[in-house]
This record gives sequence, structure tokens and C-alpha cells, in this order.
Amino acid sequence: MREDGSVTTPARERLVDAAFDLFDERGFEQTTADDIADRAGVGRTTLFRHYRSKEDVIFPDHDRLLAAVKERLATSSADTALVAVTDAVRLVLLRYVEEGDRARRRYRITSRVAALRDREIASVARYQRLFREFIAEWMGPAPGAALRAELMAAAVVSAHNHVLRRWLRRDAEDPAAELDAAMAQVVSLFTRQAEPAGTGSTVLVLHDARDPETVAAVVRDALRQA
Amino acid sequence: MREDGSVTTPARERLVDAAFDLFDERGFEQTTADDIADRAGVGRTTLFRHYRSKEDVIFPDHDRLLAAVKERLATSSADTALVAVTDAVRLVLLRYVEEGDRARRRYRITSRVAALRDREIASVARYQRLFREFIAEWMGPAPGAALRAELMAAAVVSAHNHVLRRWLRRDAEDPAAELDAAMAQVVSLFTRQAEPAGTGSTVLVLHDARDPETVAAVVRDALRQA
DNA sequence: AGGTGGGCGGTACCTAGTACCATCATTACG
DNA sequence: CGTAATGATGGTACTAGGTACCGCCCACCT
Repeated sequence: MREDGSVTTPARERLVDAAFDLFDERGFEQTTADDIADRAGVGRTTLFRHYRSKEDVIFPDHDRLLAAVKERLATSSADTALVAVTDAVRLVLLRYVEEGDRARRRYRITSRVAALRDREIASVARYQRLFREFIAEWMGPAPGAALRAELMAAAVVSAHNHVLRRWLRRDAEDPAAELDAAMAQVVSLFTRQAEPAGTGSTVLVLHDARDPETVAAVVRDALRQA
Repeated sequence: MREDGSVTTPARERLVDAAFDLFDERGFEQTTADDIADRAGVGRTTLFRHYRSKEDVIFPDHDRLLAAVKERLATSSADTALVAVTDAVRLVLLRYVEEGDRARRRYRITSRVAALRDREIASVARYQRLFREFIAEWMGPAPGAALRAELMAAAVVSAHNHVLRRWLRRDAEDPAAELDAAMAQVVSLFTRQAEPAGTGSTVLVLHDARDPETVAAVVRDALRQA
């Protein structure tokens, strides 16, 4: 807060705005780090103090998001593993949706620049790795589980990206609902359905070798607790 | 062929050898483009004439491989689509396997260097895109086909990567056979065939508002049918 | 007032990658 | 056989991302 009562927008934010504007106006390669710093009214040093690279300026804070995903996955038991996965992936989607227009501007820019596309893809791979490790641990050391976990993690991330891109292109009215539907499809791929999906009621049984009566009892008890 | 009968290895090859050796000895970041050119006995200009970047020197020629994959996919009718996909992905795997030790050295190096990992991931994404487009066209414009195609392409590529990594780590005796098995699993995922009986025991209940007793009965009956 | 720590700016430096030009060997051609 | 064209090479100079370091200033604390 300054004497006149105005608040100086922090340098971090000014840099982001400057970068988005310049990348839109001149393109990514045609914009130098000096250009961004100048427009933000800071020195070049300050830019690289806040962001690891020129690209990083317009990207979300993936480290924080990754940590949030990891945390959500960590707080789950075996029975709620799929719920945790769905929640975690929704976390990521909603983070983008909250950004609103900024996410769409980034999408426009990254669509045009190969270097930025590659970078985004690399970020996605990190989320996929988290999911793969979580799912693999959940599935245990059974033969073929490693491949299964890898396939499922890839499917989860692909479902997310599919819905996200639809929202970015303004093709998705209700991205959260679409994600739920996409995730249901993913889960159904990897499970045997006990009943075709009805009106929002779906029960799934995965790889259960126990007596049907026992399983039914587990389900009943789990539902009563919920 | 020179006067004495010896053959001068082309500069391209010498550069690759020099790069692999230096990346092994000092690491990727600690090796400059000059180092590589010097050891290869050529000028720095020549390096960048043959390879777009320092990283490119140790990577396979993805452009050619992508073209080969594209071509294989193109020569297929609707009823041989899955065969084409399997063939195409095997094409990629075998290309790596033919490289033998060089592929394993690259794996060791890329595993340690984030920039190289990201680059490899970006390459994989290009293959995935090819498969996605092909599968999407094959599936047609049915509702949900776009997501389905995306999921399947991701699964195909993941299956490949899974087997490839196993081979790189010397965990796979017969990578081609493992790829076939993995691809069979992928296909079975998307064709609703019953899975080989698993031994795990996990029950999941999602979003079910019905009476617990009813749900339990549904589960029990479904399991008895299976 | 004086000290102190954190944010900031400037300078110098390293290196990837590009542009341009001079050189040289090979080959084609008169 | 001499010469011109072609293509690969190597050197030099330049741009720009990213790092290291240092001095400055401002806010806050004692």
C-alpha cells in the first residue's frame, strides 16, 4: 500500500500480463525476455528470479497443482481409490476452468508454438506419472498390473485432456459434468459393470475373487457407512 | 574410399558417437556443442547443419519413423484397422530394438536429464497423435467416438512404451511377443471381452443412491453371472 | 539513528542456435 | 586438360535465453 492508497500489482502478475499480451501481439519467438521485462516495468533479472524460463511465465504453477494432486491421492484407502483419482483429475480441470480467459489465451498461443506445445505435453506426462504410480500401488503386484496401471493412467489423463480441450474450444457447456462422464467411461473400460449405468447410479466390481455373498456384504456395509 | 583403402565414416555418424560418449562421460549439460564437434573432428557449424539441436544428435530420426508409421496406417481398410495399428506400433518398437545398445545408452542418458526426458515425451505424443487421428477416422463420427479414439490411442502408445521400457531395462526377453500380448490387452479393453481372471479383491461403489440392500443384491447377482 | 534482510536492477558471462561468407574437393563440361 | 559449377565444410559474427554476482534501496526492527 502506497501513500495515495493505491496498491502496486506485484511484479509476478505484471510479468504474466505483459507476456500474454506480447505473445499475442508479436508471437512467442518474436518476443524477447527483455521485451517482457520492459513492458512489465521490471528488470530482466527479476523475470528470471520469478520464473525459470520465458515459457514458464504464461504457464500455470504445475508444481503446486502436482502437489495438490499428490495430496488428494494420498488421502485415500483402497476402497476409495477410484474416487480419489476422479477427484484429483477434477482438481486439475477446475484449476484451468477457474483461470477462464487466461487459459484460453494460453491455449491459443501454445497451439501455434511447437516449443510451448512440447512443454505442455511434458507437464501432462508428470501428472500421468503420478496417476500411474498411484494406480499401480493400488492394483498391487499382480502379473500384468503394471501394464494395466499404465493403460489406466494414460486413459485418465487422456479423458481429462479431451474434456479440457473441449472446454478451451468452448465446445463444453459443463466441463465438470463432461469429465465425470468421461471418467465413468474410463472406469468402465477397466471394470466389469454389475449393471448398465442407470440414472446416476453405478456399481462397479473390479477383480474380485471372493464369494459373491461376501462382496455383496462389503458393498452393503460400505453404503451404510456413507 | 580414400587412397589407402580406408573409408571415412561420415560426419553424421562420428557426431553421434562423440555425443553419446561425451554425454556418458560428463553428462548432457556439461557437454557443449563445441565439445561434440571437436571430438568428432568437425566444425561446430557442421553439427548444426546435420542436427537441429544438441539433443537431436542422440535421438532417432523420428521424422522418418513417423512417416513409416503413417504409411503403414494409410494402407489399411476398415476391417484391418486394428492389424494396421498393431503393425505400426511394432514397427516403432523394432526400430528401437534394432538399435540395440545404442537405444539403451540413450535410455540411460535421458533418464538422468529432464530436458531429454521432456523431448522424448514430446516425440511420443506425435506418434500418439497419428494413432488418434487414424483411430478416430476409423471409428467414424459416432457420439463419444472422439473420446474413445483418444483413449485407445493413449492405450496403444502406453502399451508400446511399457514394453519398450521393459526391453530397455533388459526385463523383456522377447519384446515383440510382449508387445503382441500388450496390444491384445489393449484391444480387449475396447472390445468388451472378458479379462483373464484377476486375483485382486476390490469393490467400488460410485454415486449410488439406492438402498444398500438393493445394491448388494445387484452386485451378488452380477458376480454370479460372471 | 543505525542495522538488517529481502526484493530489485545492472553487468558480465556462458552457450545454443542462426546467418553469412570464404574455402576446398569433387565432378561436370567445354 | 583447364575451368566452372556444386556441395560440403569451417570460421566469424550475432542474437538471445539463462546464470552468477554485486551493489542498491526500501521497509522494518531494535
